Amino acid sequence: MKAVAEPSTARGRATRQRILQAAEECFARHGYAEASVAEIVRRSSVAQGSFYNYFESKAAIFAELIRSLQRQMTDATREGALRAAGRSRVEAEVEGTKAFLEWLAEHRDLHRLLHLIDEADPRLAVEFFGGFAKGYAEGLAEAMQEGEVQRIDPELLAFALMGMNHFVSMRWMLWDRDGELPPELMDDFARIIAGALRGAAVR
Amino acid sequence: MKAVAEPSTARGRATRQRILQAAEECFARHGYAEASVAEIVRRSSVAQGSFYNYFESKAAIFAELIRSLQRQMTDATREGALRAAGRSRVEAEVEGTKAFLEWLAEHRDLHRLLHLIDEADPRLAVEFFGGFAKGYAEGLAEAMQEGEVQRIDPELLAFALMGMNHFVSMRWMLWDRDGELPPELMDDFARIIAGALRGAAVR
Amino acid sequence: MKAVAEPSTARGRATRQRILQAAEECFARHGYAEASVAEIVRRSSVAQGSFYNYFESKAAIFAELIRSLQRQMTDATREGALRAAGRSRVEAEVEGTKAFLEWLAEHRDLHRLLHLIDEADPRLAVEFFGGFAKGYAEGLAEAMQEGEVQRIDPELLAFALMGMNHFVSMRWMLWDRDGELPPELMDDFARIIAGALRGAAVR
Amino acid sequence: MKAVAEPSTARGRATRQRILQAAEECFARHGYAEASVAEIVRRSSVAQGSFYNYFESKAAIFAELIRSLQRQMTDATREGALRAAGRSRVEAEVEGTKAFLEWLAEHRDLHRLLHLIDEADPRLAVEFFGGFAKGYAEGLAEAMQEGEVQRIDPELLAFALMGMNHFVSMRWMLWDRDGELPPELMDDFARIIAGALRGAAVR
DNA sequence: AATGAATGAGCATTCATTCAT
DNA sequence: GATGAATGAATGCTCATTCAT
Repeated sequence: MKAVAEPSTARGRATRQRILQAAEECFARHGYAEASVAEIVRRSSVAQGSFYNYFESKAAIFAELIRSLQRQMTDATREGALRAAGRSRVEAEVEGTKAFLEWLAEHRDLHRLLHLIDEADPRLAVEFFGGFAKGYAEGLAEAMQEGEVQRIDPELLAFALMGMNHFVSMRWMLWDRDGELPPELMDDFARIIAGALRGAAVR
Repeated sequence: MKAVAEPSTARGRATRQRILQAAEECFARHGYAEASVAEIVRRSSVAQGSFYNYFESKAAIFAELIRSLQRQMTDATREGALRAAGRSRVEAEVEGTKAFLEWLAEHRDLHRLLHLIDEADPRLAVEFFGGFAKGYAEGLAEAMQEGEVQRIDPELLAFALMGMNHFVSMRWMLWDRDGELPPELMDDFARIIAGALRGAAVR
Repeated sequence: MKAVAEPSTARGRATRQRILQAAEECFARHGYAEASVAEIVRRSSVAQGSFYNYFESKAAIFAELIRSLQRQMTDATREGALRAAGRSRVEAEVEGTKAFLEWLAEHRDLHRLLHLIDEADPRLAVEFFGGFAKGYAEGLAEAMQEGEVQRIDPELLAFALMGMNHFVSMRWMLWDRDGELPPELMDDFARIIAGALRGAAVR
Repeated sequence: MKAVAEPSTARGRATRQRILQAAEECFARHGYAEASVAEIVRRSSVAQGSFYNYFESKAAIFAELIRSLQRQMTDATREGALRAAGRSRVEAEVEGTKAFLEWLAEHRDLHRLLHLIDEADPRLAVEFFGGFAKGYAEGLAEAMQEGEVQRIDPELLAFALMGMNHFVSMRWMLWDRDGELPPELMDDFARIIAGALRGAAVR
């Protein structure tokens, strides 16, 4: 009943992109529930019906946006980690985080989207954060083998690190206007991350 | 923009409580947007109009729920920290976290509410997490003075720790059915927290 | 989620009636698909939302209309048959049909509704015609016992008679303006019915 | 209001047929309102726009289907009646009905279409049933002249017989899965028809 | 002959909130 | 204090049809 085929002409692809772009902006501005398909189509100068030629539903376009976000985030983080090639795993991890935060700073709309996932659909949150954590945990497990990171449950560590990132970026990059993590804080943050990776006895 | 007077009779207070209770359940079950005043009203066996005798709006009752949540969370954490009286600040911090997670496990509805704040109203998130972090950071600042915790920006550390808690509890206490953090993970988590508190050089 | 409670005040009952009345007119005028809830509420001078305080959906109000129609049709037919009390079953059957057609003539809107059932929902058609036929067939079965009606499958006979009524009333009461079956035709129709009831050998 | 030219090439004719075939299936499956041009087009592997190269509108293709249905039904009935050549008019009538029902059983999709006419457009119903009745009534009028059928209004008799067919086939051929009228019922039905044709006094 | 992108009016339904009693 | 009827703006979505190639 739905169909929604891939656009086969250049014009179609362009329209699809326009809608996608407009949706990103609308969601970022208003949140998921408050954003309306009506506004998305207005911003993309497309008829209401055209939206549904390309996307099954409001939820579907949001999910697509999120999946693309996931890809980009993963790539940015990975590339960042490569900057520390040859150095320690901890350094690589910290570089990855830095790169990730830099990427976020340059993609404020996408950053906001990140905080709407749960609102849009809790299952999407599971897919997104769960999926991201999986890749993250694998890397950490390797590092544990090599003895550079404390030997604990890798998934736990992954979620802990993700939570830190999430809250720190929320506080300094979303709540604050300029959208960047102050450089001096970045150093402090690096020490926190390093501490969490190495671990410490509780006494 | 109606009066919404404090209830003056016992009956009034009881009604108010019933509504509050029903609202907590509804929000927990359906999320903020999906929860409807109509269902809250049905669950509390009260007429549609009565709701607005006690609360200004759906947003208002949610905010009230959240403020009470904040109080309870703070108390639970503080009490937990007291269990480590006489021991180190790090130990106190870990005990506080444990107590907090135990409290969460016993109040699943409230735990869910915690994840709806952003959905309901981003400004409420600022108030809630920002407020919580403030108290948290003060305690950490003291600990830094005493040299038990690495000397970095206390608010940053507060947010990092809050984020860890948030994500770890989300993963193991919300996504998983039983709603408890497996005990063996708790020990690992304690090492992560301790590491973050003490900090480590990046190399 | 739906609720739709019985109205408890006189005002509520009145409103419900107004909507029901307006719906009958709208469906009669435009058919099921073409009739819009918007017009129904306009005609009943009620807000769009109020409709859904009383009826679950467009389909639901139509079904309710039909069920009431079924009751009224059955009653009218039965009362007609009683006019022939003391006379033969065949005469009673014919009188019932006459009464039924008279009733139809006086309730043109309901007559039109009768022809929308299938359009609205095929399952409703099964419920309606099937239900009606059941009662009909029971009466015929009795008459067969008494030897006044040919001994064949009663349900078959019921459907055949219903079909005759349906098409004859469609042709002369719906398609023609005045909405009445010309009296001279009624006599002919009576002979057809009598013939069908008594049956005849095929040669 | 487009041109809709007759297809001039073999390819064009083939496309037109494919669409017609797909439409029949769609209407049969979903009814008139629920069937969508989009699905018809999908089923016939044709572009959305091509549909309108061959048919003016959804209503137009349905009407065309119905007109062809009328032709086929008339032919089937007529051929059936010829099987009783030499026998009585009543026998011919019964044979015609049998043949008609057999034809219906073999064309279930078309049978369903028959019940959608009113849904699609009441005026089409007048054209279809009215037209069919006309031819039917002519035959009956002849039979009345010959004294084999009771002398009453031929059109009335035609509609009565059509109604019987309609409801009987609906009950046993549409509502029931297998789509055939049980043979034992056919004999009963023949007696009903014969009775209606011969007529009986009402007493 | 065929394509598929684009259109936009139209629809049923939801829901927080207000009002009159 | 409590009721429940009434409101109406807003929303996501459908679908027959047209247009430009």
